[in-house]
Amino acid sequence: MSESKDFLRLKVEEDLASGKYTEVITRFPPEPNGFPHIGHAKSICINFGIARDYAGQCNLRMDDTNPTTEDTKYVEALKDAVTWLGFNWHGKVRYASDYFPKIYDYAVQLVKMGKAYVDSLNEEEIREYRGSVTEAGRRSVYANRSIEENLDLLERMKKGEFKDGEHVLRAKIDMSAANMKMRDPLLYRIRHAHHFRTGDEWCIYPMYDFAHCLSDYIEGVTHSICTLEFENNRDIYDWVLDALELTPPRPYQHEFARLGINYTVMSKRKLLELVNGGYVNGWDDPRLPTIAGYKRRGYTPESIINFCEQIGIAKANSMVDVAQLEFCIRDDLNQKVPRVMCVLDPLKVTIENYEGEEEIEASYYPHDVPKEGSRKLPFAKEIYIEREDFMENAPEGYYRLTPSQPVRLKHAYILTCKEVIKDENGAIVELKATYHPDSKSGADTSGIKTKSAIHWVSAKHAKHIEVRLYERLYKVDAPDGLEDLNPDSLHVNTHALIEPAVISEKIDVRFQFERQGYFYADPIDYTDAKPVFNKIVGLKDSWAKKSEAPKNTPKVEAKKAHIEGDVAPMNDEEKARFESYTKSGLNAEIANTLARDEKLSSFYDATLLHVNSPTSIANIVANEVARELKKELPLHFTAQDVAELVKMLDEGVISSKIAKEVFEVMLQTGEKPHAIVESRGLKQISDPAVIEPLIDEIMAKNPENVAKYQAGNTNLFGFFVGQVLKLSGGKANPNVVNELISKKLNHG
RNA sequence: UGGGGUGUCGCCAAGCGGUAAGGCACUGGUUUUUGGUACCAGCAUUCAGGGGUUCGAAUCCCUUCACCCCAUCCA
Repeated sequence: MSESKDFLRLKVEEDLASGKYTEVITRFPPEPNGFPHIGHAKSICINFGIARDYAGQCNLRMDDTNPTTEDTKYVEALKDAVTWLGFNWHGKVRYASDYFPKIYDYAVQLVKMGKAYVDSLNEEEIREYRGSVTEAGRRSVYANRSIEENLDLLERMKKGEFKDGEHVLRAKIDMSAANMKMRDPLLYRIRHAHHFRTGDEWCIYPMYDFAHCLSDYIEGVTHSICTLEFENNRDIYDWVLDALELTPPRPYQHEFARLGINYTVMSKRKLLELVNGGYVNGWDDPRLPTIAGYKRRGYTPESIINFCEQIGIAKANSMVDVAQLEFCIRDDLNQKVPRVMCVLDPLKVTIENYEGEEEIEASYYPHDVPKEGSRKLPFAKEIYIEREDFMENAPEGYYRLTPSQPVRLKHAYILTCKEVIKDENGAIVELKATYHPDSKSGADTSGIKTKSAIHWVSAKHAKHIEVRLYERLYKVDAPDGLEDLNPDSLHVNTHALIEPAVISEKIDVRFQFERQGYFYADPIDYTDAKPVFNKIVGLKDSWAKKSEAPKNTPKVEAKKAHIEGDVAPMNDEEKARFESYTKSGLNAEIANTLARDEKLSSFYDATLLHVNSPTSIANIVANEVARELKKELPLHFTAQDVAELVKMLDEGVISSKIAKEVFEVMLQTGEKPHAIVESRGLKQISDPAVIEPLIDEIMAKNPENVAKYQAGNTNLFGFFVGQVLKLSGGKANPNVVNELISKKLNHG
């Protein structure tokens, strides 16, 4: 199966192919009022990705229409994010505020056209007048102001003659619109506030719904891609551009589902709360799903982009498993990063039969990573191993060091435990061990088989580092508020010991600490005196899974019982129709469908006048015609046309498959059924002598499917029927085809 | 309750009347001086439920249910 395209790309291709646009222009339009998170990364990948794929351009535009929440520091963060991800915006960074003069002119024009008015209701009244989802709103008395008065007021609003909230400019649309957004939406509000770019030049600011579509238009954007919650706003988007009667081409809005990831939050409000409340250490806290956070943690842009590609683009609200993101960063780093040894929880081991010290040449990369490079690993009498790599009473399946089980020291020798030393509390404080001189890595003649190799560092040569270990920020998969925060999301380990080359050679900033995970030299806090590493992500650990998970709570959620709701009762008229339909032999379902729909039933009645074939007509009307009627577009066919089609169907001139094809053509061209059948030679073929060779041909072409079918895969039956039908140009009588195929497949 | 959307494996997601793609997760096995990686195998007789149309339905029709968005002078 080839790669499938998402619905946005499909739409772009369609628009390019139809000539609607000659080039594609997209834009990434964030509001600079917070740090971008991985949801923005998804949007960035979509907008810049589409522009790249279709040789178009993508603009970076700050949607800075609300001076009270926006700031230039967020602009920088946004630019950083796009750049870090590896995208280049077209030309300069754009700002909606650049277009304020033009947008104001458009507002004046709308007023002149009588399509916008200055309202002087207060905020509370406006809310009240808007009505509710079930009740229509009422229009303000101020909507009757003359164009001259509106023009005057708007100009004085702009000049700053009024206080905040005294007036607003509204579109004159429909206060009883079912879409609440269309109830005379606000276009401009007065805000005597300092804007981070335009300063005090303006005291009225356009609302999102007015500024956004116009900004898109001004930039020549073709596809204005946003998230699902703006679906209702699309009507305003279209209204504004239509009302202004702008010269084409104009942009169209398309919506996709925003990204959700479990165990974290993505809303700006909640992120801001975490940062401002000190629950995390700034916007770039590695536990945050912000781009800055991932960057600080050590994620690569490649891994984030790959993640965005993997999760796809669709319209279903979804919550992606963090495991998918973790897979992406592991997958990326596995091929790139040097392996080194670091002991996080040291247990001292004294090798009693080793004296002096030596340096072991050790490759930075495992055999399956095609990269070159090695470092010198000091080895001596005293080493540290990971505390959890030794067990005095090990369970079945434990591969590491025990009093009776030797283990290989990675890159070095095999070690056998001789004595366990404990403190007064019984805690293990040290191991006495011996090494096998003839077991050196690469030159092992000892013949000893070990079950695993563990990491270690030389006590004398190891360096102290700080390691910051991160757990998920929230303890529940769908966190709501601060109460869901994981209190143990950050562990600072200051007693970790690392092999010296990492500090002295610094061949990279990201490493795999063998058997533990991927780590990143913190770009801010790392100093030579005090090296600091962030844990990016752990390695997969199938041993931990096996040993620690003693049957996770099965939590087999019983499937919720499906409750069948009541069907709306029929009124008397519908009941009468239903009765008469069932009496004439229609099945209850079809009779029900027709009876409940005035338009359908009258179409059915009209068709019946031309040909007396109730069942066939009813089926085609209740199914095919119903679909067309739903579209609320003018019909290109009449009851008589349908009657003609039914007659051919009843007489066996055409099969039901052909009937659908003919109906399709009727829809498109308005041709008469007979003419369609004649001109395309669609008469059904029922002669076995004609059909049989077709079947033979298909069977000969697909021997493995024949074998599979005969081995029991009866699903394949449909495949053969489909192929034969296709080969016959859709004309073979399906009943005959079925019969013949069945005979050949089962007895041939 | 009006309007707008969405329901395909544990999580994403293709599919557009003719063999239910793919990724993550999971489960076995092989390789391995990382319990990593890589490789092999397994993992939806069924597409939210119920009907209908059709030789054939995840796809078309009817209907029910569930979830999300909309009543900021936010975006």
